Amino acid sequence: MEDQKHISSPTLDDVARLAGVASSTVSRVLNNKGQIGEDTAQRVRDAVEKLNYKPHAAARGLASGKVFSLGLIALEVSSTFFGQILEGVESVTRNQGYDLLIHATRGEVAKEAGYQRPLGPHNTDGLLIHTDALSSAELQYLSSINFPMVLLHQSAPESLPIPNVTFENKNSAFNLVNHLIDVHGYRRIAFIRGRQEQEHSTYREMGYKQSLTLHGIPIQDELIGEGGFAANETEKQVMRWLESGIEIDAIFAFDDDTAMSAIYTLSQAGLRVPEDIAVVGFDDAYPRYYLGPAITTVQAPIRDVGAEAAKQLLKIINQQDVPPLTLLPTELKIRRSCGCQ
Amino acid sequence: MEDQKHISSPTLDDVARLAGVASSTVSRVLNNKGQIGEDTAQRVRDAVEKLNYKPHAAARGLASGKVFSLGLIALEVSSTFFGQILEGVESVTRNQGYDLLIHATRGEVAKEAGYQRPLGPHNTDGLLIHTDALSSAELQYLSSINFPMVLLHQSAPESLPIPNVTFENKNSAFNLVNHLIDVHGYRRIAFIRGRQEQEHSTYREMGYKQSLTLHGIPIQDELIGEGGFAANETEKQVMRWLESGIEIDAIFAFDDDTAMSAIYTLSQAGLRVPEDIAVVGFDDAYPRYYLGPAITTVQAPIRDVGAEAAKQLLKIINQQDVPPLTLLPTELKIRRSCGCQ
DNA sequence: TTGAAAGCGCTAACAT
DNA sequence: ATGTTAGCGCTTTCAA
Repeated sequence: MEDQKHISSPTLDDVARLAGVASSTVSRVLNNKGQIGEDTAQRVRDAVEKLNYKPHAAARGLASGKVFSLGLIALEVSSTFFGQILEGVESVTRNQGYDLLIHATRGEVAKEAGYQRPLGPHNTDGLLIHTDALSSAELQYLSSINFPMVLLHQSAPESLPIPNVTFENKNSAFNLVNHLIDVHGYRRIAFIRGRQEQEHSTYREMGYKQSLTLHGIPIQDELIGEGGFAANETEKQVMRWLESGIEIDAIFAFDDDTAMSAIYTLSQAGLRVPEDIAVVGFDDAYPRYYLGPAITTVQAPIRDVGAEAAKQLLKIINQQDVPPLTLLPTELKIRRSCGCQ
Repeated sequence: MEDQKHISSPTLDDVARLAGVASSTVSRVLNNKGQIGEDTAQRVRDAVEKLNYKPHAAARGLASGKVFSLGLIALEVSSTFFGQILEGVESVTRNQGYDLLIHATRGEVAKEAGYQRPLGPHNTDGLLIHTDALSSAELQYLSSINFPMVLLHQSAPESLPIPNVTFENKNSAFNLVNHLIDVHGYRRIAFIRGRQEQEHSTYREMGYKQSLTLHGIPIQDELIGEGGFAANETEKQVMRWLESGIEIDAIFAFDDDTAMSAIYTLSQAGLRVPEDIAVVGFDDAYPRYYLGPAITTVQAPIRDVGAEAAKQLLKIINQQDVPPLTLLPTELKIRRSCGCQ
C-alpha cells in the first residue's frame, strides 16, 4: 500500500538505478568510504542532486547502529541561560551532521519505577545533561552500559566517569571579591547564594570565602544570605539586612539576576548603588536597556559551554579521550555598580 | 561483531523469549493493536519491565514509516521568546510520545542549490516552522509532497495551504491605543515599528492606525518610526523625535524590548515616563527587577502558541483537519507607564 | 488470539 | 573499484 501521509521520498535504490550503479556504491559515495572512481562518484552525485535525495535517517540508523543524533536534557528549557547553551550545542551538532533532540524533565526525576526514559540509547548516540536533569540512579544505569554522556555544570555523582564541562566559578569569584577589597577597600562584604544544589553557587561561595580569608577578613554567617529559592527571596534577605542595621559595604550576588533584584530592593529602600552599597553579580546577563547602574560582574561563556560539551560528546562517541573536567575561562567586567568609573 | 560503543540494549526478541511468545505478539501489546489475551499481555509487560526494554526508535521508524518525532525550525534559538515557544512545544510532543528535533537556520536560507535540508521527511513526521525560518521555495517543496507542517507567527506564502498559529496582534494593538486615547486623552501618539518582515509589527501597526482613524486622528508619517533593525535604532529614533521638537503624548512601541529602550532613552534625556511622555509596549516581557515604571502592555501567550502549534501538527499527521489560522487571545495589562495608577 | 515470515532503506561484510 | 548479499529491530500482512 502506498504511504498515505505524504508522497514517498526517493531511496538509495532510486539513486543507484539512475546512476547505473549498485546501491552499495551510492552508499560508499555518500559516506566517503573506500575507493570510488571519480566518474562513478560524479554520476552518483548528479543522481542524488537530481532526485533531491536525502538518506532516510531511521534506515541508516538501523543498519549502522548509529542514529547520528545527540540528546540534550535539562530541567527546563525556557530560560535565557538554556537558550544560549542550546545555541552552542546546536551549532556544533548541525555542523557535524548530527540531529539534536531536546527534552525537558521539569523535575519529574527518574527515581520511581515506570519512569520512561525519553532520550537514551534507543534514540540517540549520546546525551548532554544539564544540571540535575537526571537522577544519579539514571546516570549510574547509563554509565553502566557505557553510554556516551557529558554533564554540563554538574560534576558526576558517586565518582562515575562522566566528564563535566562548566566555566571557572571559584577563581572568578575569588578575583571579583579581591577587586572589591583591594581596589575599593570594602571589608564588610555580604554574599547572596543560590540554591544549594547548584554547584555554581557553591563554588562562587568558596571563591568569596577564599578571598576574605586571604585578606584576613573573618567570614561572618550573618553576611551570607539565601536568594535562590522563592522569587522574592533576595528582596526579603536584603530587607532583613537593612532592618537589622548591620554594616555592609558591598553585596556579592551569586548571579546577575539576584544582583538586579538586590539593586532593585536597595533603590526601593532609598539607597544608592554603588554610593551607599556596592553590588556585584555573576554571568553578565543584564539587559541593554537596564536602567540601574551598569553591573560589575563576571562574563561567563555560557554558549561556549554548550559547544564544548557537544564537541566532547562527539569525541567520546568516536572513542576519543576527553578530560574529566573542563573549566572554561571567564572575564571580569568592571563597571559601575562596584564603585568604579 | 559486538557493538563496541556501548553494551547492546534488549530487543523485541529478548522480550518475546522471556515472555514465551512471538515477537509480533510483543509488538501488538506495546502498540495496543489487535486482540491480546489478558494473561499474555501481562507476561509481556512483566518481561518488558524486567529487561528495562525500550523499542529502538530507528527500527520502529523504518518498519512503520513513522519516526515519531517532530522538528522545530527557527532562525535562532537563544532568545527568551524562542525558549517559551520551545517549552510549549516540548510539553505536548513529549506528552504524546514524540521526540522533538531542533534546528536553527541562522539566516542561511534554503535558496541556493546544495542546500542541505536538516529537518524534513527523512527524519521527522512533521515540521513546526517559526517566523521566516524557511524560504518560500522550501515551503513550497515540502507542501508539494504533502508533508505535515504548521507555521508559527507567519502566514503561508503564495497561499500554500499551511496553517498558521499566532496570537491576536491587530485587535490587541487596537485596544491598547484605544485606551491611550479614550482614558488618557492622548492624541499625538507615536508608533515604533519592528522589522518589516515581521508580521507582528505590521499587524500591530494596523491596529494602531485603525484606532487613530476611529477617533478621527490623522495618521502622521513623522510619528511612525523604525526601531527593529540595529540594536540602538530605537534610541536614535527617540532622540530624533526629541530633537525635532515634535509634540508627542505617548509612544506605542511594537514590543516591550523596544518600549524599554525608549524609556531608557527618554530617561537619559531627562524626561519622565509617564509624566512627560507615556510609553506602552507589547508582549509582557519585562523582567521582575525592572527599575523603570511598570509597563502597560499586552500579555501575549507565547508558550501557548508553541503548544497549540504542536497539537495541530499532530492532528495533521493523524489526518485530522485544522483551521488555516489560529489567533490566540491576549490580555491588556494596564500598568503605570501609560499614566494609570 | 497467536505465530511465521516478509520487508522497511540502509550499511557492511564478502566477493569479484 | 564495484556488485551481491545478509542483516539491523521492528511492524504488518497472512496463516493457523
